[in-house]
Amino acid sequence: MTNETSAAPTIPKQKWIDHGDALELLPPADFSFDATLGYLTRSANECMFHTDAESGSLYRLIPCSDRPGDHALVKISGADGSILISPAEEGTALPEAPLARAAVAAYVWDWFDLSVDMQPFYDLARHDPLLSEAVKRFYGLRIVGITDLFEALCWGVIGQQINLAFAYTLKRRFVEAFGQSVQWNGRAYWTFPTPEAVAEATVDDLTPLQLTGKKSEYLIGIAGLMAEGSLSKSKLLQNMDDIRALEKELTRIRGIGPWTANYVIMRCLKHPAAFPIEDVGLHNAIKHLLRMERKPTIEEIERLSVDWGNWKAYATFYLWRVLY
DNA sequence: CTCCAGGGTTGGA
DNA sequence: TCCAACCATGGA
Repeated sequence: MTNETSAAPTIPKQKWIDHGDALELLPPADFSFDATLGYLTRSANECMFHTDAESGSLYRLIPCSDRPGDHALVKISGADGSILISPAEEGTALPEAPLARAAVAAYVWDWFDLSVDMQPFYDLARHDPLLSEAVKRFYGLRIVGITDLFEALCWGVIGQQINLAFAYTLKRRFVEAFGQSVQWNGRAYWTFPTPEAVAEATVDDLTPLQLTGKKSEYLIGIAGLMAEGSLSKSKLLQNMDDIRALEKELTRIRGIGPWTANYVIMRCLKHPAAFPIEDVGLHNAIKHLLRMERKPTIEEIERLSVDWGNWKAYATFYLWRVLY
């Protein structure tokens, strides 16, 4: 049985095969599972999934529907040009409901951004002084998404103005305080906290995690907006034709500035023109690649990126990968 | 001890 | 619109 679904007319179809005991995704030929796994393995303190370099596979809880607690613990591995999704525990079964299986397949498809035709990006990057080395090194890597909007927003806020190592520590404490977990094989697998759970918290609940008072307020405020329904991924996705409008809508929210807005538009909404131009990591990558004595100015980055067009998000992601 | 970190808000020119 | 001051805390 071959399943083909499409979320929007402009988005190429998802291609996957249901083998019963496993789902097999058929990504574009230039997709590299190893490059993706390499990216996902970069932080040892990541709490939302587990990578196993030895077996070349990846384990995480994946939602099967919108209902909290409805999820499957799966193993994801690369297999000769395709991606295999199977139960984490051998001998057990994937969810039976066709909708649940489709949801799992769609989640991974979106997570790895498999609908994008990368050829135009590679064509332009090959001759770009900043990008040529990065696309050679990480060929086949796509923007690894943060599918859940609340998770993307929280991760953006948490990561503001602190180093990445500490940011991962804070995220772990936040998830362990407000998320749900499943134990398997001596390890906990977590779902990201729901907006409802965080909206009920107070600043005094968050500051013991070493989140600052401001960040605690931001996280609770964002959780409230999402819990009441005034902020949702489906609503934002209706504005995909106007990235400026998206940016404006997000930056109206307390705690979300231009950097966080573009970060979320890039990692969650997957708009290809998202560009967190103020990002320190981007600055450091450019400084490194051009062997500069100082970090580039915004104006210099604007000049360097004039030809990136609708590929600014991909350019940023590949440049980050050079240093992180 | 100093400097920096995948920024944001606030208040003033 | 643009800038400085302030926020606050771990890592190197």
